[in-house]
Amino acid sequence: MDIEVLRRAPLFATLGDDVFAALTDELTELDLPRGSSIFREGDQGDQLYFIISGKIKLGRTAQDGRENLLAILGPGELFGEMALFDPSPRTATATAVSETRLAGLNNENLRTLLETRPEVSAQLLQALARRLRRTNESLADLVFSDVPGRVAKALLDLADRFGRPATDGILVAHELTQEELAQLVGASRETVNKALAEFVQRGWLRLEARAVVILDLPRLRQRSR
Amino acid sequence: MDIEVLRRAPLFATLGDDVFAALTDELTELDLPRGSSIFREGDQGDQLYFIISGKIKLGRTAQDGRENLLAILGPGELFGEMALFDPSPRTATATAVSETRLAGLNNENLRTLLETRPEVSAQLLQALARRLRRTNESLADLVFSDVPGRVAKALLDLADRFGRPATDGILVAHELTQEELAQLVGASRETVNKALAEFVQRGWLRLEARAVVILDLPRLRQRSR
DNA sequence: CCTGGGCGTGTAGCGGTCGTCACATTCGCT
DNA sequence: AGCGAATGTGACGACCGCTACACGCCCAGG
Repeated sequence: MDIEVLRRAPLFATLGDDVFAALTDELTELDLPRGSSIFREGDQGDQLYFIISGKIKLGRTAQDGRENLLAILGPGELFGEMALFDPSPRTATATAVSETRLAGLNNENLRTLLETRPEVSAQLLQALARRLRRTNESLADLVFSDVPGRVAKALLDLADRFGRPATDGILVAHELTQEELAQLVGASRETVNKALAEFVQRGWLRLEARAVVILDLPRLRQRSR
Repeated sequence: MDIEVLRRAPLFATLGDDVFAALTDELTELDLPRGSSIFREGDQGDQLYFIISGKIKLGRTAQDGRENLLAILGPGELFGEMALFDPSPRTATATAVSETRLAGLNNENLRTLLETRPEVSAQLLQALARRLRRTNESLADLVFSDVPGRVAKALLDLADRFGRPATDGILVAHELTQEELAQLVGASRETVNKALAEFVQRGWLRLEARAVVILDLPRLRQRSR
């Protein structure tokens, strides 16, 4: 298992090498192809997951079948923790957006870690607080911004987390279909497509297969406010 | 200070009487009239607050001055904790919706409590997880429900938490103006007013000053789905 | 006491944004 | 080469924000 990513994850960074080594023995490795899901809404869950490589999406399904995405998570991030602290069924479905490698930690092992290592709870509290902040941010965006604004914001966020410099801009290999991007910003696929087309037409973006290249970062930032 | 509410709060329920007594010495009491704010967006904060009595609203202001509310919190609930775990300025403004009594706990005292009492971190993690769940729920509502649906949901939620049985229904003394209710559901005051008027006209509600009486709970539930 | 002004509430019309439907086109994989 | 999925684009209509205004209530101050 490639433990480098985990070693650097904030949750474990403070642990001594011995404790960390013991912990990695408790982790379950998991490999997933694109599209397969780790857990679904309503499942009983007792595992928390770390992303070693790849990306996963957390989504919810309304009773009429429409979906919306809560977050896209990448390497070093964790998910599935809520079912542990607040025992009730999972409220979201986790699905691999690309080929993904995960490490799972079960409730029991986490509890003993938390009891012996107060700094780990502090890190978990911080991780949850950060997620709550992000979610509150999305909430405000839904109320205040129009669809193009939210698309711009989403692209900038994805660029921050997954972007790599390219010859003529920032390559954001988000690996999402426009349908998924639409679910992420809470809009229809068609409206998102039109927003993207407008950005391209203005020379702010170039579209590639499941990726975009940001050509004019400042203008895109401007549009996202 | 009326410590009964605090004693029963999940965060402290597991503590021994001696530890709890020592803790209450560290708490700062705070009384606020309607409309005054405890902290504002951008402030540096190192306090966490418990509501002893009254209600507070957590809100954000967009750069153009428009506001939206993240939550209405009542007795026994806590807020302001995010700035402690994830050190950065406050991202919301906390304002008293009615006359309110608070107990404040500062960062330092909380840290020592967390280190000596692992079960307190567990409770805090649970509280945060619950809040995150609620926020995710609101996010989905914004995407999937129309304004009347969100108003119905908000009223039902307020009824759950603050409702008291009355002769002809459930009295929900939410103490919010329609403007505040609108900010809570992410809509304009006018649209919320029309939604309320429609509910009244159908015989599901009766309006009172800063309160509603729910007359037909099942129908309102139906409308909120 | 009664009067004016501010605040909260009720309601209507206008226009813009965006969801839905419908269809063409292109991409990517077998 | 061919088929399904993903993307591009237009038309239409609904929802809802915005503007505008009227009304009732409470309280301060003449």
